[in-house]
Amino acid sequence: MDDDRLSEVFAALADPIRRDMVARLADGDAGVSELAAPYDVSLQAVSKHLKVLEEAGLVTRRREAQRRPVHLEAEVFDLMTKWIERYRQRAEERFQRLDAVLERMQQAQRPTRKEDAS
Amino acid sequence: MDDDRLSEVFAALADPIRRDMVARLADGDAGVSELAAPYDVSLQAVSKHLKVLEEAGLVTRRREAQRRPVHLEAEVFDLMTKWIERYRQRAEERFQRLDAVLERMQQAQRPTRKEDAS
DNA sequence: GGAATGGTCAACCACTTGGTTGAGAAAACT
DNA sequence: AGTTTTCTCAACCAAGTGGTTGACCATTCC
Repeated sequence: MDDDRLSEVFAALADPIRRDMVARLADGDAGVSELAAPYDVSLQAVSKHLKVLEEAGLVTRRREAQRRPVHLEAEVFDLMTKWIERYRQRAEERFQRLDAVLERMQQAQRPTRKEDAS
Repeated sequence: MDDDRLSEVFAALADPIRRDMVARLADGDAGVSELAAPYDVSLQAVSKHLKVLEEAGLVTRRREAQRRPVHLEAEVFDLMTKWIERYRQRAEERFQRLDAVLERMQQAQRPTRKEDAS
């Protein structure tokens, strides 16, 4: 499947700085030094982070005079959401089946008890 | 915020083996060697992977005779989903506002377009 | 053309990661 | 008490990650 891509995306978002950059890019495109400003690291480090995000498909970069504005690509988020939702739902279904079983067990037990202490 | 936790969770899911284990655990709890079976790595390696998942809060382990069944904790998924949805939505809203602006620009331009030729 | 602005490339370094093997702990089964 | 089953801990290793500094490229401004 798109297993590699998914690995790259998760890995990219595992870093707090990269996650924060994504968060800020959700409000609009930004240049590299603009993005770098809040963090206490070199511009080169930020450039590397952006490369990681780009290779994961989370952002794209264009040229605009000397600047290289960074743009967030929201579609990749869907890949994650799909993966997550798939397994969350399965886990929850299972949980609810278990819940139902427990409830049935309780109901089966209730008659044998005189007074339920709830 | 729960920034560290989020970093751990994303990092945990950045590995294909760990992601596959989570996928399988969505269908029900499993022991370590049972989980290890499909992969071409040592049992110890799998044990390490499970430690990573556990520290990220994605799974819990209990004792059951010699076995240590692993259980998927679905709640942590919500943390990710929330983060993702937050920024995806913001990015999409922005996209739609931009779309609206472009449309307005086009409409504003149409009447003046009599002798354009520039 | 030369300087200023904005960013990347390359080499290096400390630390982490995912894997290995070997030893050993914990519970159940004779 | 000894063996088997199931799993973890410890030490080690190669490769990867996030950071640094220094050199350099591309574009605009004077």
